[in-house]
Amino acid sequence: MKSFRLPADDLEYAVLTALWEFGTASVRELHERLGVPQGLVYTTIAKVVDRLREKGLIQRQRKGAAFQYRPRVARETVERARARNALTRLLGATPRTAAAALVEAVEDLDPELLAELEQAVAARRRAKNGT
Amino acid sequence: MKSFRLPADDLEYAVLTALWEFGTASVRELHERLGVPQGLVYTTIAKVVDRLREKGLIQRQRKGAAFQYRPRVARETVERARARNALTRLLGATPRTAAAALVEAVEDLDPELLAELEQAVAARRRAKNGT
DNA sequence: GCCGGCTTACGACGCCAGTCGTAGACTCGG
DNA sequence: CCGAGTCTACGACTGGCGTCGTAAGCCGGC
Repeated sequence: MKSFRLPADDLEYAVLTALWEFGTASVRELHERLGVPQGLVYTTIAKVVDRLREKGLIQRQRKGAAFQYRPRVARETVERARARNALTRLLGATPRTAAAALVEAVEDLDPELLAELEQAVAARRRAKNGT
Repeated sequence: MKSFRLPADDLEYAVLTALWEFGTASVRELHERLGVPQGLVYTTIAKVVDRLREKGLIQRQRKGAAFQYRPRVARETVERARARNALTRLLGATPRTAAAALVEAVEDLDPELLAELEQAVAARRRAKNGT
């Protein structure tokens, strides 16, 4: 698996996410979707898209006047890396303590997620103990 | 609760963590603990300590030739904020999908943590369902 | 009281992401 | 084929953090 710089921050990641959803999109479309609502100028999005491309996270292809962009990496791959990364930083110093903070945060942000988390954990444990 | 800039990155956070452990420490001690092992110069740590102080995360008091630093915020407070922050970014775009990635990452990084996570989740749910 | 040495203060640089502005490149319609 | 308009390329600035180096400050010992 080729390594890739993982998207460090929000806007970049948002753009990438939008691309995963669109499958394929032009800067214009991405701007409509993300820039406009946030009051960001067209070129701002263009720049981000550009950097994303520099990082090899997306590719493009000319389509008439503009380019059509599409992801080069699977969403799962990046998400996994992001989760791992975030977690590493979180747990780095205080594994135990952090677990509590984590769960607390989960509940706080999205109570429903707690159930899913529980299920995911259970499933994982089952698979592990399994056969 | 007073708001405070939360420590964005690793070194700063490491220093803060060390302070939580030491309770009180001089730049020298922090450097011995964190700088030396990582090959960081004394002033690097000093600078970080300084910025931490600018942010109001730690306070100091003269003690002989040097200053003695100590945290101004509870570890739990900061950890909670960090977890929340990390989680927000993670979940922002893809709540569901991210949960899976999260659990996966947990298991991957520290299998034992999975059990704790499960317990924490269970405890949380119990508390919620009440009595 | 004075000096040496340890501390701190602070400025500087690299790097990355966010955010724009501008100028040059290219496409498409007439 | 040419002009208008869109798109991209790129440079610039800001702010935060990591990382040093240097200069200035202060304390304690002699």
